[in-house]
Amino acid sequence: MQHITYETLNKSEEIFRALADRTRIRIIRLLLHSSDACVSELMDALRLPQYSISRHLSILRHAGLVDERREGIWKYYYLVAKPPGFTEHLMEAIRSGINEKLLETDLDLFARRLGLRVDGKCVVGSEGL
Amino acid sequence: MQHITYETLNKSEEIFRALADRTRIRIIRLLLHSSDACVSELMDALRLPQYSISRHLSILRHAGLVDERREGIWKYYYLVAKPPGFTEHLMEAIRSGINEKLLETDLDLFARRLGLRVDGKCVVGSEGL
DNA sequence: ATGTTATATGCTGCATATTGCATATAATAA
DNA sequence: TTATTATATGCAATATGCAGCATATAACAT
Repeated sequence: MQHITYETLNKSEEIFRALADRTRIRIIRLLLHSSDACVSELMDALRLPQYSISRHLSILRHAGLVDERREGIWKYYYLVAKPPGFTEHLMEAIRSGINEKLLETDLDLFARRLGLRVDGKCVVGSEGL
Repeated sequence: MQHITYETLNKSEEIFRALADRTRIRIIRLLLHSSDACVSELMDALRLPQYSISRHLSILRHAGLVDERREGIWKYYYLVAKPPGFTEHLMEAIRSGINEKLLETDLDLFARRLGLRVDGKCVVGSEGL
């Protein structure tokens, strides 16, 4: 993905390509469990470097699956709310996806990391949980 | 895809990768409209060379999305029936996918090509409709 | 056996995707 | 201003995916 210099990559095709990566699926699964998450929180939950999280979020954003909101120094990413249809079915698929222990660990770490919020806001950078 | 020398490509990941290609989505959309199709029929509907159709079918088969049945010289490919869940949601997504004129043309040619069957069986090779 | 038809696959080259490192940007605070 | 923290991105190296051509396999017919 990254930069879509592809010919005429239509929307659904771009979305399928955005989903064809384990890290991005892991990110989406986390976002399905929280109203939002900032980059540091995803770093801790997935144990991946900052540039990796940022890059994958950028791809998901270009595909229209997530959006962002800046709050001071932090950026919160969240799943774009869609009317029932194409994207909703995909999210349903991911929700009912085959369970992996990797993803279970992700959710555990994510929950712990979200526990560090104060008043629902992210207040610390990556802790390397 | 092709040869899965990937690390540990789990099932859902392999499926998402299988869907990250326009030709394979086109094939699935056709199969959603017919109980089966042989390679020649897909060649005519999608106007693609035989090796391309065979390759993509092979990838879909490894992902567990389609299966095949040989009848004499022909091989019939069909969507694997799944219990409601992951794959079913994906098929729903593809069904409700954004319409493209390309896909409309596919369906027209596919219908014409299926019209050449005799007793529900494929009896001619690629006609280049 | 040979020939014909339908389908599969090995190989190469090209296009694209992902990673890792380093650096850049943006917002805040002193 | 500078410093600090959070996030983004340019670049090069590597990995992966796909198209095209040629060839192989499989089933059937003669």
